[in-house]
Amino acid sequence: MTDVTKILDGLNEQQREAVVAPAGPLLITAGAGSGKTTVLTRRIAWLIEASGISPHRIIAVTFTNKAAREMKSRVEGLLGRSSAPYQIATFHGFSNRFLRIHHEAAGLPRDFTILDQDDQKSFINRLIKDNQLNVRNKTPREIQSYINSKKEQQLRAAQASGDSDFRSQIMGPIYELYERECNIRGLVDFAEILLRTVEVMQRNQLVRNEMHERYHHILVDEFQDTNAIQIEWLKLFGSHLNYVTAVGDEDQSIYGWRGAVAKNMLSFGSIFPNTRLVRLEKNYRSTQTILSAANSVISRNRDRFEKNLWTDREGGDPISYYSAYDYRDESQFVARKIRALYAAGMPYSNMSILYRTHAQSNIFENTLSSYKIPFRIYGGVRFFSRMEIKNSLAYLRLMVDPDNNPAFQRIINEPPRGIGEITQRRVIECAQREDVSFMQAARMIVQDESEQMRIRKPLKDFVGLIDGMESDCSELTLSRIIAHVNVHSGLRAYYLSKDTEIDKPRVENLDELINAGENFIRTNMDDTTSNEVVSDGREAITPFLDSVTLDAGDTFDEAPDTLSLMTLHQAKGLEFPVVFLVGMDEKLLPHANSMTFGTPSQINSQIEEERRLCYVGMTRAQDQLYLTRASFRLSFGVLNSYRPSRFLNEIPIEYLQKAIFESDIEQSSSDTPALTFGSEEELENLPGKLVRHNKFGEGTVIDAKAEHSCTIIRINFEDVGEKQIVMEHASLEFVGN
DNA sequence: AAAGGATGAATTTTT
DNA sequence: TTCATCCTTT
Repeated sequence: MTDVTKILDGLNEQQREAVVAPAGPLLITAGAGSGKTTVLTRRIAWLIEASGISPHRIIAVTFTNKAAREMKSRVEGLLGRSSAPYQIATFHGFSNRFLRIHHEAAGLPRDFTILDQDDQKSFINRLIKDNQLNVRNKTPREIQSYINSKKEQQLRAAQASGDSDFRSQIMGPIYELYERECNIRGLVDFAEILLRTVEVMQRNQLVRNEMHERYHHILVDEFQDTNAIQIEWLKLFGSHLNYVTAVGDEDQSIYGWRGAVAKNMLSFGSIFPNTRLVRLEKNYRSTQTILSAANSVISRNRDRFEKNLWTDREGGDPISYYSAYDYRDESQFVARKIRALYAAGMPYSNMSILYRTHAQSNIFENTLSSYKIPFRIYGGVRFFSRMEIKNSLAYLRLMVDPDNNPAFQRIINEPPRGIGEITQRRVIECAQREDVSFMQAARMIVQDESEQMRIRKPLKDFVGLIDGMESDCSELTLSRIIAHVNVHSGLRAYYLSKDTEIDKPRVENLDELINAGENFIRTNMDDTTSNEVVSDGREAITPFLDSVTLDAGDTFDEAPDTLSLMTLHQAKGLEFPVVFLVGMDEKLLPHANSMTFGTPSQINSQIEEERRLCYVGMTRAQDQLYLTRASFRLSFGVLNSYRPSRFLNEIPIEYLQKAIFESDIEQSSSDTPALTFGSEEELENLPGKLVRHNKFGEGTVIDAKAEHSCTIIRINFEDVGEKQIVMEHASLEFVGN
């Protein structure tokens, strides 16, 4: 045994109490920056090293893969890499492994396919089209979220369609069909992974006993984000001994829209009797100024525990506030500040730009590149959700699971091989008639002499292609298989031949996928499972596809010194010396959707969630926090006006300082379009003029004024009435006086 | 059957 | 604005 006291080094009293608490239910409320991951990882180390718990009796569950990776590497830092067999995984990752092992008990084929969000949506779309369902005005998206939310409440289609609410009237039958089709095809969506796991644990005593014997200690990160099914999951895996540790902060609960129940923090004690409660209230991250401002904002929420988060980092720089004229102005302010900070010695990697929605990243992308600032956007269109990658993966899928219909449909004519709509219809009809998979139907049509050659020939080639790839790959490693598939599927040549700006990176991405495959093998070499995985690459395909759908995977391309851009949701758990929280406007933060749908009390709790989002953003900052907003923003190509976020008013004025540009020299060199109406003379001439706008039609100018480098013009349109427009951004045509 | 143009719709957050 | 789908032409 190593020196156990090392595990407690540098911890404060509460942290220590949490780490060494005896086995039994333990709830840790951990304010922002209070060292929650430290406590969790040290507790794992403590259980193993001091309490002598066998590592393989421990499960730690997180929500994101990022958090799981982080925790894993920190535990390894404490214990060394050798003592591997503790499980640190996401709810979904762990449950997926569980289902693969117990697929028979779960009633699933061994090679069941995980549908990610996109797959699920297009599958629903297909069902609607193929069966000509009447969906009224429901979008696939609504149907999708209906199904998922029912599953998260452990409601199967049969139970849900008994519900009398009007949503179930319309969508219940679709849920039923969806459920049936998924079962036939061995398709499992994200919600299903958890629901299926819970059902197996509830019904199968053998499996339950096995799990209870195997796993004793469960630790849960971000407990405030648990939803109903995850609580059930926790009960099933943890309540035999009640050795459950949960860490959370209800002020950082930002997944209510996904069914998270922050109140689970309150009910923990009633689920697991005799819970010990430890509060971590010392913040190690931010200055007093930042912390006080954030506390002041979050204290407006009614639905929370009062808490006393403190720091010994007294004082600190005031929070800078910049109210920009428009979105360009805002992005330029941020870019300049970043450039100035960098020039003063602050590495880019110490700074980040946080925003509410992905859509906001665009402007910053453009401005930052024109300022030559290296940056990296988290999320956005993720690598594995790119079309070409999904296509290549579909070939892989078809090799191990030829009956996979979504994969079949995805690539049947990708690249184009003369199998158009008509041929595909024949396949689908045949599959439905004979009750077989699309691939089997294709084989039948190939054999069918009464069928037209025009239809049989291309199908024959396709079937031969897949069969050929399967046998070609028997001796190859995973990455070689991917390379082989990219070439022989014709995808690579196809994108290469198109030779357009959009398709050029697709070839690179396909090649990058080979590396991703190699990477996957390497990082999973150390894992318990993987020796046989390396020798036959085909065995690695399913685990690889799983990891690809379950893990968004933005781990690669670690550039040395880059600025980070991400949404507030993605920022949770991270910290940066300098944070730019942009888009501090009503309709953005709080987001418009949070205030427009639902009953007044729903709206209130939605706004509270937005406030928590704001709180999360502010508390990411260690030393400096910048808040920016803009009066005019472009959406849909139309300029809308915005008012300052209400959350700004909730920050005591003494913590704020108005920020200004260091220099405005470059302002004039920016690429303003041809129309520039800066001079007073021109402004005076504008009123009364007739103009035509490409969206609003014709109208008369009421007045015009110059502000910053732009011109605001008020126009009375014949069709839509009065509008304010920034002349430089709109395409206005002058048609007379 | 495929490609290219026209028309219409949509933007919150994620495992 | 951009993306997807539909409809036309080849």
